[in-house]
Amino acid sequence: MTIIIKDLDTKKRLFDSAAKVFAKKGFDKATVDEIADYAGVAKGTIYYYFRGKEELFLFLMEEGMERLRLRIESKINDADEIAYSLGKIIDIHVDFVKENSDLCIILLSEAWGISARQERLQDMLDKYYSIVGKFIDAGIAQKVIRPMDKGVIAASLFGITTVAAQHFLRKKDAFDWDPVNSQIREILLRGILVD
Amino acid sequence: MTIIIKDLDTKKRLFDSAAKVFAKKGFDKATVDEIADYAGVAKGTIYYYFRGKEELFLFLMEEGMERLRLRIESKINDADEIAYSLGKIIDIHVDFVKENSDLCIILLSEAWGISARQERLQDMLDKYYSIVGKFIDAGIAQKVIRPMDKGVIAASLFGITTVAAQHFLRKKDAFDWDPVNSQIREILLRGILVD
Amino acid sequence: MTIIIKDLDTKKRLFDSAAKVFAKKGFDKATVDEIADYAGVAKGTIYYYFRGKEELFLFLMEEGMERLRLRIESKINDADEIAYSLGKIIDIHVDFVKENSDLCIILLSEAWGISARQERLQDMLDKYYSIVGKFIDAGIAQKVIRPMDKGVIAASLFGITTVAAQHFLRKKDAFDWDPVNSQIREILLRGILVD
Amino acid sequence: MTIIIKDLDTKKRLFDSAAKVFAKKGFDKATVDEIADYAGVAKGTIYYYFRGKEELFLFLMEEGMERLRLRIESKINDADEIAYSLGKIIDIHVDFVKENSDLCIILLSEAWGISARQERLQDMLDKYYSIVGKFIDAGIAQKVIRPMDKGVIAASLFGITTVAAQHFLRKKDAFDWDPVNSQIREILLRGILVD
DNA sequence: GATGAATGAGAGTTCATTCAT
DNA sequence: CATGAATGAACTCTCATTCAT
Repeated sequence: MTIIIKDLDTKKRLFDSAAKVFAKKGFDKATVDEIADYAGVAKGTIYYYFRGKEELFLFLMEEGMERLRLRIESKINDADEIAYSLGKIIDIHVDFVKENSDLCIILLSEAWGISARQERLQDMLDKYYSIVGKFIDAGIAQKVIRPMDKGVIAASLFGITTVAAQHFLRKKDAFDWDPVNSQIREILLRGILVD
Repeated sequence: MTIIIKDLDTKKRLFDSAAKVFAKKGFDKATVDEIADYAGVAKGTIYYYFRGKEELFLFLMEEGMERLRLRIESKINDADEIAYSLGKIIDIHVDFVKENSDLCIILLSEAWGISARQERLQDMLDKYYSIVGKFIDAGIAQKVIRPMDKGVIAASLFGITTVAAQHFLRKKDAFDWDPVNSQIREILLRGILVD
Repeated sequence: MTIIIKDLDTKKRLFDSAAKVFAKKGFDKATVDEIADYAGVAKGTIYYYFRGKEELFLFLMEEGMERLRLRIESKINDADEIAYSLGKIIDIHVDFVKENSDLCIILLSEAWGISARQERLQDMLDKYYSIVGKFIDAGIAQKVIRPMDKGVIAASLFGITTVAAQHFLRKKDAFDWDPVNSQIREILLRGILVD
Repeated sequence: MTIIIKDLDTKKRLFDSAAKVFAKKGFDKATVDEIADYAGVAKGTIYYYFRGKEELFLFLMEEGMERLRLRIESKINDADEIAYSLGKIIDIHVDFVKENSDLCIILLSEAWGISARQERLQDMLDKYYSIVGKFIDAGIAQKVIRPMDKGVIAASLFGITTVAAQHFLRKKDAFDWDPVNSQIREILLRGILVD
């Protein structure tokens, strides 16, 4: 029992530590040493749980994306109106960026480009797009959303929330998220919904 | 004379080579060796023209941002209507992403995070925001744009264009940019303009 | 009782596993993990039975050398003619290489060089030389073997059998050992016996 | 000019240093650090000249084998009698082991086993066998050598010279090589030539 | 008897940078 | 102007060993 707890403990500590360090430094500048230090374990321990730096990173990303997906799917009721659901998705998204800023910074900084790893990150983005895409399709079918390219809409949703949220995250001072949240929602909804 | 021409020549070659390699690999994974190879010069030559890898990179970024700024300022007439100008800015922006995808990929991948260099990139983003911000302020004053936080709008503009443009850039096949362009414009303008 | 049987069992499994892995990878490239995996025990178990990798290895080598020594001494009758005994030694030797190729590969690959462990392996070679040397001395005394340096003869015997046997072992296809065996014997005996 | 000399100088120093260290420690135990130290260059320099430790090692081996091949082919006159040529080959071989003991120790210690690199070393052994094999074929055709398997003879030649020479090399004290040389030759020639 | 999570010293390798030419 | 041999600090990863259970 204790073993399992310790095990989970170590992996959890590694997860948090990696998120922090990767977010602060980016994948390449982050060192395994620093991640280990921050987690309070020996360097070798990381290699006991993960095959290497790359795998630790990917694990982190997939885990994060999964959380976002789970949250969206659990909070959205298929019976709700599309317009309402879309507004809720935006809220969830902004909240997620707010709560998991480390993860989101990493995603933003590493998801572009075209190398091998990035393809796997692109896959995650695609998965995300497909989650959101479902609602967009429904919205268009119900003539709630104007007939536009699904990709443009999904990318806009992702781009506007993360970049804008990021923009405010940079300022150290606490500030009121509510107006940001509602403004982002307003821009997007007005932009895509039929009058 | 010849010397000057050769000089320009070499520096130009280095600029293009660096843009390609940085875009393909990202700052950290790109090596000075590869940039030199690609430019057809010896590694030492880079250090003749730039103080180091970092400076070459920053030179590239600033040059790129300057180009965007220049283009916006030269094509926008202060006498024009705000709504018209904003639409034009979006067009210019999308065109710029399309034409300078290398540069934009770098910007997207290196502009996030908080390390030393990134602060300098953030400064660039801020500079960009301020260019756009001028029009937004004017728009709000003229009650053409709804009263919103300037930052949210600027970030939305940047986020939506780059992420969406990027999204389509990933697909190898040529495709028609016009609808993408107009849809992005539509989303944004509807989102921020008063009815 | 059960405990003792399990004990023997585990040690025996470790012995076989170590022989396989050391032969396949050499001492340095072989990992304790792999040996444990192959034996179907946990890594820690090896340290329960042996002080470490080095000791496991030496145990293996000494065990192997002892087997060869035992076999030679048990099959050779001091009353026999020297020439006959030498021929028999060669046969035994070739058979041993054939039957214990794993062990011999290790011996061949680790016995050279001058590091600490290798000195212990050299001791084994010396012990082997002394076993064979007894017969060589006797042969020279009886004027059956031409008066030559004992070391040259013993090294020749060892070199010719192991290298030649090894040479044929490399070929995957089964082939007839008898002629190889007799040819090796012929070369050596003609080479060292008086006419 | 100076550059070329320095270049050759560095590579030559690396060659000698690598031979010494590999011979003393074996491939795995030898460290790149030690090789660099011994050569009086920085560790990175090795990677300027060779792709890695492995390549440095293979370069060493191939260079060594080539030297032996060259020496045999340059000193052997096809017009000479086979028996005489074979004797000479043995002499050359023993001399070579004597003069290049470092190289030979490495060859003996790394040529056995079955891993990837070893296959490349086996290729070298095969090349060597083919050089010697030419003379053995001729000898058998001329009925100077008794009709035996060519492989057995070549392996015997290689095994007996290297192992025996090695055996004496281990003793630090200088000693007279001539009798060793002639005894090895005698064993082999008597063993394979017709009466 | 046996386990396996955790360790940490030490290895091979990369690469931005320097400098004599 | 331009070179490229040489550097060395810093990095990722390996693995024999320990020890609490």
